[in-house]
Amino acid sequence: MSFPLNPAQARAVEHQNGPLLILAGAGSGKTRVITQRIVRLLERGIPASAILALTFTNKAAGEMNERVHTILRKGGASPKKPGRSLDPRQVTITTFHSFGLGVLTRERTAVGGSFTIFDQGDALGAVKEVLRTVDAGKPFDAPAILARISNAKNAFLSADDLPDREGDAYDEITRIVFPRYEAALRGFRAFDFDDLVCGTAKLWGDRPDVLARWQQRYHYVLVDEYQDTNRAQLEMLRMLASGHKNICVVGDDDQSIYAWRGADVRNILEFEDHFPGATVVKLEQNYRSRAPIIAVANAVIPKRADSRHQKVLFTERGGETKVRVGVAPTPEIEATWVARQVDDLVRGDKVRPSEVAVLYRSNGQSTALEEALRERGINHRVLGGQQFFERKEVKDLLAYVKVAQNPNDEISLRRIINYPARGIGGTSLDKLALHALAKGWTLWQAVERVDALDDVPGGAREGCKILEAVIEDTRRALRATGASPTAAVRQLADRIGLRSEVDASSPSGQIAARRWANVESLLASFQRRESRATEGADSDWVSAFVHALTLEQGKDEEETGERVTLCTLHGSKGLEWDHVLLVGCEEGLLPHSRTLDRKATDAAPQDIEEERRLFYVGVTRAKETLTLTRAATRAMRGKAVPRTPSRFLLEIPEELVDVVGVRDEPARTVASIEQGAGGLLAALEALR
DNA sequence: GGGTCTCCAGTTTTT
DNA sequence: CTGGAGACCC
Repeated sequence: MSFPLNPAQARAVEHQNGPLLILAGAGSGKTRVITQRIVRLLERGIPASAILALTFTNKAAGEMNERVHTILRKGGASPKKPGRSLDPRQVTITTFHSFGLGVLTRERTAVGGSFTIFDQGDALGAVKEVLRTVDAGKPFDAPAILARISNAKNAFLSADDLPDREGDAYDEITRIVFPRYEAALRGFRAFDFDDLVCGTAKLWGDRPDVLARWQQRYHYVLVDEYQDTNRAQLEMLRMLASGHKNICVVGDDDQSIYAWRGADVRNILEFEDHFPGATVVKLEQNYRSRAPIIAVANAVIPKRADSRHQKVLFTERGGETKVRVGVAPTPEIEATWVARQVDDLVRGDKVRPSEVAVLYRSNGQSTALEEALRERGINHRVLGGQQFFERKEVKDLLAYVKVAQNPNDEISLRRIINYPARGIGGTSLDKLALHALAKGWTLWQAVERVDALDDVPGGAREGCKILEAVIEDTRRALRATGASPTAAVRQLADRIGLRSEVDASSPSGQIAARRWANVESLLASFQRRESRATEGADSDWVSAFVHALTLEQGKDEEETGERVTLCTLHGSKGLEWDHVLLVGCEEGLLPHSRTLDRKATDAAPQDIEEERRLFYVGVTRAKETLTLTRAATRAMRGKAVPRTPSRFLLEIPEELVDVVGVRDEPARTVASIEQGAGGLLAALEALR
């Protein structure tokens, strides 16, 4: 990647002051431009501490950090006198949420003191808690309500601004639950993930003096994946940049695939209205993909400019290998065929497995693929998925720490109040909660004062005493000067018998061992953090550390060894591979039926366009070859149902693709299956 | 308080 | 066909 910057890239890098919108097509060197821009600012003498770069994921932030430091290490760019302010480590490159957390932590006196962070599970617990106090009339799906609450917060709306569609039961219940949920979180002294962003925006909006501090700190703001920002993030950025106006955003509206979780593509479409006088740079040269892949990508994205920034990707990377399209009788055969294709690529070290990916729309599709790859003995890893359960033991232990630090955190308290079982069952818990409500106590106060509650049974009473002692001792041990917090947490784990709890809850010793290893690795990271802590200076690193752990859900996925990647289309954004196979190109899957079903009611055309962009994202992940497959039938609720090809597949001009035959390819048969035999028939089948 | 049974739904997900 | 949630029973 030591090519010189192309003219557009150079313009983006050299632009110094005023708003800048970089429209970065897929594979156009976006990350390179953003990192070079940071380096260029440093070269010009901008203090590192005045630069803020915001991303969405920890991974993206980590990579950007890495790349900035690599460039600076290689010299050339490094300033002559690396004074403190020019030390590149002073550049803030972080996620929106982690930045918001930093602001709220530093300004905690303005937001009512220290607090706990609720992850999605905690937030869901809070919604369920609120639902219990509401006479809903019928059972409601708590995650659906939480999703609406989250969307409202992301859109920077209050309860009064919520949609109130006639006859929509969820609109109605959300209007009731939302304010109560907010009140509950305030009572728990907790912020959910959304609060980290919109709470920061609200704080800045309410307190010009606080905002001024942050405006003075950061003079240059950069934002990655701008098409994924939501309204609350826009408000935050607007306020931060309202003085110096040095805001540079990078994104691609054609890759906007997160509207369903609050991203507002209007942010990137209307950037020039939000930040008047903006300079716009388009990066349209693709350095990633061969020409036939770019041709397909351009065929998939409509040329209309009315609802998007007009961009047309081009490449100088030629290539003859057309994009392949295939149809299999069933998803299982599709999977075995895909496994065979992957095998052909990686066998004999022609292609490294890490340069191959199989992409799909929904997680459920991974099972057939995993099985087929396993049968062929192909090393693979599944990105994303649900590693939720494996971390339960970690969350349980952390919940104790959280309660020790913030006894108001009722959701964590409920999580551990009877874990391990100590005689405080549902009935007793209800009694405690009821007393708390009647007397205006917190649930924790009810536990502490259980002696004053005569209708709580003796067993539960004992349990409360035990829990109180554990929490009190932990709190004391964590706060003791000179003592080791890590030792305190380890002692806590011993005392509650977490090891035997983990052993008992796992059917196999192997699983138990892995779960315990999770606990050990938590303790190990505590230890690492502790040895970094300097005397006195940051004696309260524990709560900051627990916050950080909450924001790093499932970070522990190791990138060990050479493996083929399986992941969803959403999960593939920002990644690239030499060889990409995209399976399940069917109506109902891509676009997804849940999107199609909404046609009658909501804003359906936009939803389908988002599915189109999802397809586009998948296509543009490929560098060398791309294969698109679908199944002709699929088992739905046990029955085989005929499937029609994805509309996006049908929109690709026939001359841009090679139709290939897809056959059942059992791994055991060392088959000499002639490719393309019967190709004519398959050709007709595949496109129609 | 914990285990079993039945019924219903079945996208995408980071923080 | 599966898995999760809630009801129900011991």
